[in-house]
Amino acid sequence: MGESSRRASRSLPARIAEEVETRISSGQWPPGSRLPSEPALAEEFDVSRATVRSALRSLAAAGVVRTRHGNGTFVSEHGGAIRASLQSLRSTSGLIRAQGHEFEIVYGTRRLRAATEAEASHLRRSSLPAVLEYERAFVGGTSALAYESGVLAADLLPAGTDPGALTGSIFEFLEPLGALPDQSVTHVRSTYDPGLAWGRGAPEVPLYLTLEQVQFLPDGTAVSWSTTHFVQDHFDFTLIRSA
Amino acid sequence: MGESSRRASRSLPARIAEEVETRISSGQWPPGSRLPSEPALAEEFDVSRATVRSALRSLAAAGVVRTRHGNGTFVSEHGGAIRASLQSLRSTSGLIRAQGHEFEIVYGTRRLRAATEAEASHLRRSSLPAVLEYERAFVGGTSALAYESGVLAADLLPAGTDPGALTGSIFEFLEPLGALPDQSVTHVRSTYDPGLAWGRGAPEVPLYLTLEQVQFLPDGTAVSWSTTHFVQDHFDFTLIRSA
DNA sequence: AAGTGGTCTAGACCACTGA
DNA sequence: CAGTGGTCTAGACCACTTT
Repeated sequence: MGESSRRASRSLPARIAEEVETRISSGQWPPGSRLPSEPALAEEFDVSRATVRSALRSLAAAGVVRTRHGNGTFVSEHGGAIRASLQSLRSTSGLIRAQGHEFEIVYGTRRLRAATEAEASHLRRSSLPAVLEYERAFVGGTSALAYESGVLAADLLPAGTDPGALTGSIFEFLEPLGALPDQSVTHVRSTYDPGLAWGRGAPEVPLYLTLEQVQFLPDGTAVSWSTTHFVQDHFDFTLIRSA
Repeated sequence: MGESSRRASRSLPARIAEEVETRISSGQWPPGSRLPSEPALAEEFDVSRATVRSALRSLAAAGVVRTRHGNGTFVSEHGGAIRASLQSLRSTSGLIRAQGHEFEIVYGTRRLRAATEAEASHLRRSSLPAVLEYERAFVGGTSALAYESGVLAADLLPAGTDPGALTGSIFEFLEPLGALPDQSVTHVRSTYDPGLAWGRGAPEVPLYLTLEQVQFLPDGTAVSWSTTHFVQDHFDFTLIRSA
């Protein structure tokens, strides 16, 4: 039961999923083992079975557990490589960090300029006066990890924004503006281009996994259009599919 | 088994999602428009609101619709490119067909042989006597679309299976054996290899998007380990992310 | 204030698995 | 057979957006 009003910023299923995941990664519930039944979990966490099922559903979609009808819910044998799943793609910085890389962001171009028609179209604007164009490299140690170029819709930025204020992650740049994307559409392809690298640490083989991404605000406005080239062999991107 | 109605095998939410999608693609509910409210849909389809929400949740995950708290549910502006989403990845044949290609499957190698240690490991077997190894190309018109090589765990095949019986899609090969996978783990990378193509229609530029995939049965058994190289520029793979 | 989607509950019944 | 997950309902209340 709800008891009194406890401020719960995150949802009940999310918190239960986290607790289950903690027990799994702590080794309390090792890979291959069977979880307590749904009614048992519901009783332990003092929630309804529907809430437990919602938590387990998200864990199954993430590949952490596996349910078998009439049999039980089991910890996946391959929970390790799941962290950097493409499905959980948010920011480029987050994606690279999830792969276990230490890195530094080096910016090239940063400037406000008029938008092209292609940019207005990708950003779903009938008319768009300006964009903030940027170019940056993610460098880990002495070798480049990824190159990214993109544009931010300038109509979402306060008038007189200094492009030079874009120094770290774009996430951190947008957050104080209340312009955090919550949805994205990504196209995946491969790229082989010796002319793409710049700055220090260019890869020996110019082979990349390329993600082209448009990000959207909760109200459906497009925020950014970016293309990120991930240097091959530095990343292992995973996709999980459950029927 | 066989009772009165074995017909309604698909779930209520799945059928409602399909009906909603039909109305969207028919133009009855055009991109950007607002759907009827959840209570209204629940009444029309004569189901509970929870069932409607389940249907809308799957459509939102697929990028077909977009929900806005306190405002409504809207048809996405980018519903077109969603069909061949990587999230709905099932069979290679299905994935290529979803991209709108006509193709023919040309088999190279097909044989039963002892499994290597790496294969047993990828197929999660402590011991595995044999695998069915295959190699095939997907050819559309005069140009190759994709190359795939892989192994099927032979312990799932009837004794004395003829490897030559593998002619079309692997899906169709496995289905009568009751060995249809319902989960997969996929690794995504890019490949540049002039020596990879074979047969007719080899691409001019040997650049591929590569999906390495392990597929699992509902009971958790691994069925196959395969690597598919999709010729760049013939495919547009999409990923949708919703917070 | 009214209407929307978001969350959660309690319970019913079905379908499958394994002993 | 008992126990498991799978499906669905009816309803309550919350949080958000628009009028």
